[in-house]
Amino acid sequence: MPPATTRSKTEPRLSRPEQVARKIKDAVVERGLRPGDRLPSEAEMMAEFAMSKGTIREAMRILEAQGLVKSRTGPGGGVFVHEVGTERARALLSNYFWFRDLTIADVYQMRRAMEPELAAALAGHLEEPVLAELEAIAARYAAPAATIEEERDQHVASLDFHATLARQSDNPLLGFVIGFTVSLLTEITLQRQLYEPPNEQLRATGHDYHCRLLAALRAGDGGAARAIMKAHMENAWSLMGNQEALALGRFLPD
Amino acid sequence: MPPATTRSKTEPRLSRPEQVARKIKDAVVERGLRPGDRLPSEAEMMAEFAMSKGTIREAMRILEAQGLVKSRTGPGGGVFVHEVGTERARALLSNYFWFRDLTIADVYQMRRAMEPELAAALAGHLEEPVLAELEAIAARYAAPAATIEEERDQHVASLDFHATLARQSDNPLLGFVIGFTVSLLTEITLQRQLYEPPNEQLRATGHDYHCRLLAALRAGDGGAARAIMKAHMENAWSLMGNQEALALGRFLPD
DNA sequence: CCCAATTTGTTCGTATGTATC
DNA sequence: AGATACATACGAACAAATTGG
Repeated sequence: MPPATTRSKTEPRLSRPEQVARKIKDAVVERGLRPGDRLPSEAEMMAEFAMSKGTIREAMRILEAQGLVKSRTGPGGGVFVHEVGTERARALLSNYFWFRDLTIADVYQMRRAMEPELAAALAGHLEEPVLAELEAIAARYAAPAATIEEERDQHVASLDFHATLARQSDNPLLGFVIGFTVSLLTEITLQRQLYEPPNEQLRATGHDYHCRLLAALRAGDGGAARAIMKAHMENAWSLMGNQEALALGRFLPD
Repeated sequence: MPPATTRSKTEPRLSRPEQVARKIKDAVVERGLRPGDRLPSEAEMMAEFAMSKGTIREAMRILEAQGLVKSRTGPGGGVFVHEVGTERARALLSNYFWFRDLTIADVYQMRRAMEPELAAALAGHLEEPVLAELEAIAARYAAPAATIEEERDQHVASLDFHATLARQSDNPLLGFVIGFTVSLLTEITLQRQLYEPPNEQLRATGHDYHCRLLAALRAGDGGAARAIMKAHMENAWSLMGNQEALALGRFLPD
């Protein structure tokens, strides 16, 4: 590790809590600590780093905000190494895209590339309970919606179909990225109310693709699953593109 | 916002700094604050939330750790809304994969799907300076390496070629994910020393693919760029898979 | 059920550092 | 150089949560 004096001028020197957080993190890595392992108590860290309680606590907050540790009160309590959860990782990453307004096209460019790969990999590898769960989800948008609220729920359910598929991936990277992409799309859809006006064609073709995909997954036909998912993505992309254009039109009437 | 009493038992109630951080974040969203906008001073927040300085400071650390704010001392100082940087987002997300040991196969399953898509999208859209930069990078592994150190540097450079391509994407999502995937691969390669033993075939074919890709990108031939990148990924995958097997063999000799 | 011990959580007062005018 | 306004840090005390007797 380079000495602290070699810092460049562009990175402002770290505050003391940041220094402590960094050192704790390095120590965890170096000593190979695993989730559940206990870190030194506040009192011990105050002595170890010769810093006040407040400073140590701020350092722990930094690590906790990143999902790396979790603290408990009481005897046997303390600060413990923690595995970053999927939900937390999603939330942290979605902050990155907050000021980088993504378009539907951006999201679908990703989906078009990734989801067919996932479908192919999953074919023949899903247990019956999962297949049943997917069928239950698909059943929720088997028929046209009667109200706007139902329309929105159907839209979310059809995205949940893909999120459920993503959770089945034994590739953590692929699973996370697809799950994140789907959650991004869900946020965008709900925030801009892209389920309005109702798009019967989007629902009908989506449901049909999902059913055919399930059949291919159950049959273990990876090639077919990939092809169906690919066609599904292309189709959804063009239909969702229309929805986005309509939504934009709501604010740019002419 | 639901009242605090409606929290479930599974999510332990939030600590006060977490509550404050949450409320500040909500306020930023609701009031449409942009990067550079100033948040209330510590003193004002102490009054606003009726909490002590330490608690407010811990809340600011939480937001700062997520890259959402940045604080400056002195007159005119304070806490300011901040755009989450690419570097920080990468670091936060890589924590997620820390205890989920990824394999080379996992990473390449992603790359096989995404990089051809990026190549196709970039064809004909790169400025001359960028193309020149890419050529300069490729020149660094045009010839076999003489030492192990040079071997490692060439390996990193050939990955930097892809990172540089990713930065050119006008799709922030695709660009980030590919950049992140490449940085993951760089970490794995360096940590497990997968550049050892030297693999001349990997270097030679990689350089050849990069050169042919550059030609297609310059010519604006998206289809060719996609095909070349796809073949490149398949080829690199099988060769890197061998490297991984060899590395595993170092620890499992028989 | 209460009590005591242990550990994090929170407060207040004060002092120091830093950047602007 | 000095005054001002802000974050940064320290120390002592007290509060709350959890565990075990």
